[in-house]
Amino acid sequence: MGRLWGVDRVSMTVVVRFAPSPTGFLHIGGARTALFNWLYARHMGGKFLLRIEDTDRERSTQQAIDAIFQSLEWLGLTWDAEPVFQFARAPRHAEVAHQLVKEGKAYYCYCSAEELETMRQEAAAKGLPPRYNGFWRDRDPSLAPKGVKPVVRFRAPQSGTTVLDDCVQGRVEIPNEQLDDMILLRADGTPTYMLSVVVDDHDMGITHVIRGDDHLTNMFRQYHLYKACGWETPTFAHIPLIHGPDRAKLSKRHGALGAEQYQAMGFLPEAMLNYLMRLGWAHGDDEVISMKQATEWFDIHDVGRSPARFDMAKLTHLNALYLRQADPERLLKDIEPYLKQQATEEEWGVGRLRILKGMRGLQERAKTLVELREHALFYVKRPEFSADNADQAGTAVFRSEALMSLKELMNLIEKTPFIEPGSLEGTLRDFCRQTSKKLGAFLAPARLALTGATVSPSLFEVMILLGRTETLERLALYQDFLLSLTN
RNA sequence: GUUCCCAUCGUCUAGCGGUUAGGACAUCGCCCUUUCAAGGCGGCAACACGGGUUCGAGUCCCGUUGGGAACGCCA
Repeated sequence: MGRLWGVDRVSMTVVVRFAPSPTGFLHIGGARTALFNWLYARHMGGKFLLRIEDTDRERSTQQAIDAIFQSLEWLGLTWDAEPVFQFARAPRHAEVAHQLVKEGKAYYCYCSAEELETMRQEAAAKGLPPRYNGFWRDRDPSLAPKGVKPVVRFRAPQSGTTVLDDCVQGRVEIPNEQLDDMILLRADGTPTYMLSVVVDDHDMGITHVIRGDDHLTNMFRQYHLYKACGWETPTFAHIPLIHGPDRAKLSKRHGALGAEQYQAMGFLPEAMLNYLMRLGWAHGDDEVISMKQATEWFDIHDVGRSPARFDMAKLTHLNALYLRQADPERLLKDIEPYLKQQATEEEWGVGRLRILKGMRGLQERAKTLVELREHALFYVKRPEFSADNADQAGTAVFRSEALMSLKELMNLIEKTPFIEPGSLEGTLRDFCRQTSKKLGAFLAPARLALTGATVSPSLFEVMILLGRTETLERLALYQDFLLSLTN
């Protein structure tokens, strides 16, 4: 009785896993695979497990393991049991392989790397898929060359077809000639991926294998391995890969960055998750979807089969949206380390409070946390002026007008109490009306003076938060700067 | 080369035999506005091609083209 067509799915508790190999950071495709697994587990009230596939001792690093944990935690993709480290289970894998040999379902193969290479070339020359030709499959082991350590190969079916149902791909059929006798145990006795996955998925009680569709053909190999072991096959779901701008599988070449790098670029985890879940999956016209909502809606069967391309612009848009809605205190915490580092303790003392109060004005102008913290900097420390900065220095005409504006503005401020925001704004508007000046033009130099930039939150708000004294000081400072340029 | 998968605006997608082919991002206008954003309104923009099936096809079938993936003592 195969679970694939099982009778008992309703009462079955779903157990899924995310199984990255720690040979690098958690890249964006991996993050989405983890997300889909997580969502499906939560949706079904099942378990989401984590397995580190560290059997490649050469390439696995502790650093990568840490990065994967860190990224999953950042995204909030929490797992439900202690992670399984695959390498630690190698003895168990070997045990299974030897059992298969004993049962005649696997055999020793003594071919050298050169011989295999020749086989592949011969096969290719005949228009066949390059693979092992089963040289030792039925050969008498007594003919084995002396001193050669054999590998253990799986005795795969050589004819007929294998038909499997996949939650995403549907019914897929493959001729068994495509399946060669894969290696289960290397010459040094260590298990290969193909064996380890099957044994671990079985031992961990995995019910649904959700992974990238680059594993689709592995499903067929693994299926026969399950059968040979006499184990129930899990349900498979092969989700399409994320592609780069050139339509090829996303890789480092495309600047496929690790989740941690997106974090460093100032993306919010909720934006990342929202973006990722919409790659290959949709719920009608909904675009902004919370994890709570997604958990309710998500079904692995609704995932599409065509690959998606990664689009930074849309991610950025989503990020800006979540940034605008975020709680100011939380955002402050996010940007605090950077700001603190930029300022003295005193500056930070006053700046912190200004930013907290002015966060609303700040956050609706920033697309990322990096932008946010840069835009917030002027609340902490005075802008520095430089003659090289064309924006700040302006043309001669701008400078003479700016000096007049600054002077008038300082006069007005001296006369205006800063008690309530409206009073200052009212005074300035009245003044502009009476002198038929345009408020925007009138305020432009002040924006430079107070923030050092041509873009900032509402100047009325900025002035209130900076306070009368600081405002006047900054205006005077900029005035001096302009005068120094004029002379 | 062999096998498998895919194909709706530039991008992500909705569509599950009858739609003016919808939404979102991007882009371009206009409005709002102290700047910039945000927001509002609008524009541009897609069913790869060819055959069938059907009264009727983006939707079903076949083929073509194009793209992708897999073919390791990597995972």
